[in-house]
Amino acid sequence: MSDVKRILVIDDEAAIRKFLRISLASQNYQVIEAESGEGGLEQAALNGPDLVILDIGLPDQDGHAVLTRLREWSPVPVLMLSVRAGEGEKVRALDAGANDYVTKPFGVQELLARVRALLRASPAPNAALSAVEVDGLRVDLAYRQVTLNEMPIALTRKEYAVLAMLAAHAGRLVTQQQLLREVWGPTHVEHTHYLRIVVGRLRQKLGDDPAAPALIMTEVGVGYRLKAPLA
Amino acid sequence: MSDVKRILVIDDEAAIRKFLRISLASQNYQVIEAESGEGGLEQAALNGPDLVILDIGLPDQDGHAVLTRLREWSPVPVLMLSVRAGEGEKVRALDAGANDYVTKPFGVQELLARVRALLRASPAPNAALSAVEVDGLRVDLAYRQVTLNEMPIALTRKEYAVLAMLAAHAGRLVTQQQLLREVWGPTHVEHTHYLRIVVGRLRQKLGDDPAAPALIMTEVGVGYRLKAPLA
DNA sequence: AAACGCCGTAAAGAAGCCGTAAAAGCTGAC
DNA sequence: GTCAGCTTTTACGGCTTCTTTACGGCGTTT
Repeated sequence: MSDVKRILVIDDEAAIRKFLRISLASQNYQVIEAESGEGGLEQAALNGPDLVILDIGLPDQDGHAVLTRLREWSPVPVLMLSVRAGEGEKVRALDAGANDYVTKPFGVQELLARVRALLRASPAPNAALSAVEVDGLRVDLAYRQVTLNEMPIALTRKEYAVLAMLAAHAGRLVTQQQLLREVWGPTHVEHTHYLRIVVGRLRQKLGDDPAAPALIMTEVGVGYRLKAPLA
Repeated sequence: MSDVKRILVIDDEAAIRKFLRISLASQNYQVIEAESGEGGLEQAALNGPDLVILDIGLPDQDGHAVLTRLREWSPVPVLMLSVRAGEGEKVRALDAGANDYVTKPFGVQELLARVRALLRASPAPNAALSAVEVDGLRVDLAYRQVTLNEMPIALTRKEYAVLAMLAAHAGRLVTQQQLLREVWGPTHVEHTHYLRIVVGRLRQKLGDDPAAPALIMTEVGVGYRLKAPLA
């Protein structure tokens, strides 16, 4: 779940690509490039970018065609780029599914601001599973709230972090290293005692019998596993 | 759930309003009008439009101020309108939360196309609540007013900003970082003391017992959470 | 059987965090 | 320019959480 945004630039002119690459990279975006419509569609499919900047004039096919084909399967925001300023042109592009339209020459600052606006408007594409429910236990990742039979359970930071990680991979095994790296940081990967203490308290708070755990199962020498939800 | 989109036009010039009204109505949009910033915010709160067209130059207050206040509680797409074409101006507006920016004079067709693009991009428009009510506490985001059992409560700017953010995410946990970044700016993310002081005063003014808070719950080391409304 | 590795529990000390109060600094209104 | 109100700074007591340390049980290995 990285929060660095990926932007796909589709343009045949190397100068423009370089210009955009430098401008965007300076804002900590990860830039993917393509110099043809076909290549652009391929990159879009492969990389799943958060935003596409698409030039109208392309050697192999018209930018409109690329946009149309992209829109057949992807809702990713698209910013169109063009030298032509004709109004009909803009209308065509916007109605074909573009989210914004900028005519060259344009100011860098404005372009970057429009990029920010488009990224802001598009919600997280990865609508991760926001709540997990097993038996009476409910882990609500969006609300950061844990309830047991509708009763809220108070958890400390580490307790919640561990439980949330187990819940995010409910049913699957999570290794001690994964848990320690995620919750305590990469420098504490060997302190497996911490884990035992936190898991102990979790089981206590969740009413889980350590001798025969029904919720948090321990895989000796490897890690822990939260009971799988009923699918 | 009617599928005719409501568009709110905020502009003081009657000529422009008429022009927009006719243009938009011809496309089967329902047009709501306001000629001042205050009136616009009120209409936005009352009608929950699907799109807002906002002129920068308004008699009572700057368009930026209106946008900022609107963005405190509503994610509705906003198209800014202006005679000024300065790039800095556009950047400011877009970064303040505008989704598009068109400079007068503009072509109708292009404007309509941009309207279509904005409406298309936002599938779930009315996720905005202009007011939140929990127990006796009522936070009116649109009017910037807080009442406790019908009695108005006087809050300072920071106090209101913090409470508004909690109310906008009522029931969900808001981290200290989110609050600090939003209210004090990105440079003060570490000054968690500020938060404690403001929250302390809020609880005092709202009659919330800090030892056993019923309204503003603290999640130690993480953030705060306003009690969830009864759904 | 003894030794070892791993797990779980308990308790105490350390560290960090929360809430309050009050003083100092700043800002906008008049 | 003054003043009031708001914000930031500073200081401190109390509490929660985390870390450390110690110990006993269970299963496997030697």
